[in-house]
Amino acid sequence: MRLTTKGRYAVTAMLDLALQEGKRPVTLQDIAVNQEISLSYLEQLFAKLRKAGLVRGTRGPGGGYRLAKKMDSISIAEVISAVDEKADMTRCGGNSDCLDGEKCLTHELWMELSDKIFEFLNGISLGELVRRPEVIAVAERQEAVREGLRSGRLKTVVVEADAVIGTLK
Amino acid sequence: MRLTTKGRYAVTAMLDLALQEGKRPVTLQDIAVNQEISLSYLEQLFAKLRKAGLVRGTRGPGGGYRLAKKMDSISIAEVISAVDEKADMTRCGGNSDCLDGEKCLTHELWMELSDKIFEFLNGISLGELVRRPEVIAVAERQEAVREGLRSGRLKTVVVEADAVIGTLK
DNA sequence: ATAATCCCGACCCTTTTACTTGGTTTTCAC
DNA sequence: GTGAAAACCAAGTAAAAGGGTCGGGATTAT
Repeated sequence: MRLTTKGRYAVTAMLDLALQEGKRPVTLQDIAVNQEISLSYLEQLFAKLRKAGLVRGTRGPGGGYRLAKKMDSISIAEVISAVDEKADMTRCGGNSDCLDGEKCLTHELWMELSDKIFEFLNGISLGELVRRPEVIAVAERQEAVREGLRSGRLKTVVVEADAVIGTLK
Repeated sequence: MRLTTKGRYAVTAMLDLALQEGKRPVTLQDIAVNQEISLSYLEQLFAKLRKAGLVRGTRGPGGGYRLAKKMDSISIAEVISAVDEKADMTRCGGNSDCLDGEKCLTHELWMELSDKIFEFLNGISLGELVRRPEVIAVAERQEAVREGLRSGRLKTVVVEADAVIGTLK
């Protein structure tokens, strides 16, 4: 289980999805703005999440992404390993031939730690996070921003800013 | 607490030192061969370990490195944070302004995880590792190789091989 | 004096991250 | 059936980090 910002981005985005469950599908554009992640990077992450069977996308206007499973049966560990192709970690890659086909000195230590991390992340579901007070608080702040965007004014500003940036290049 | 192979290399090397406590100082060359880590890379790691007050080096022939503290009072967490300049982790860098000066959605989750990892690694000392049966077993295998090297024959081969490699470049 | 050893700084190659660009479908709304 | 909103897709890319190499000192036991 590798721990990178990539995995964190994925978990944040998935949590965003979980928070909007029941409403209309969430667009990546929406997530990009709210969580401050680049749109195309999100697309790449979601391609992996889709292949892992964690989300379902629907195209066309009014489309977006939805969770493909119940949020209570999606663990954080699942999300992270969906996007983090856990490339060997260069030595001690899970198995046991880290030094000349033998175990290295600290092999057991890292395996133990790795297990602990997995246990922790596997024991927490998106559903559980959605019900946490501090998550709810942050979500409410963001919802306000989202409303603002939908009501038009801010979105216009963003679009205009994009246009200006375009002319500068 | 970042987890990389760098930290693992450092822990392995420190454990090697701990296993040789009481004998003469351990040379980096020795560790490089036994743990299969490049010598110059080890030098860089040990520069940091020395600055952190974890090891003491003595120069000249017969020199090498020794632990600067009792092995029971050196935790794995200490070793890792000595070599891993924990550069901000790009967002959620320990503090709390990961999104526009506010906490991001998953802030608490990562902090919690980070704490758990630290607790685990801080609760294990080099001394404790040295007394673990599986570590002792691996150490004995390596000690045999070391003896072989000191007895001359293998070392000669290594030195000759190095020379040959040198001419090839 | 010589050789073993630590010490130090600069450079370098590869991989990954995070992102950009520039498309192509699919599907809804008119 | 046209237009636009969205998912999808492939390629390239700049910057950072990981994991080294290289070449030289400075110290000190023998």
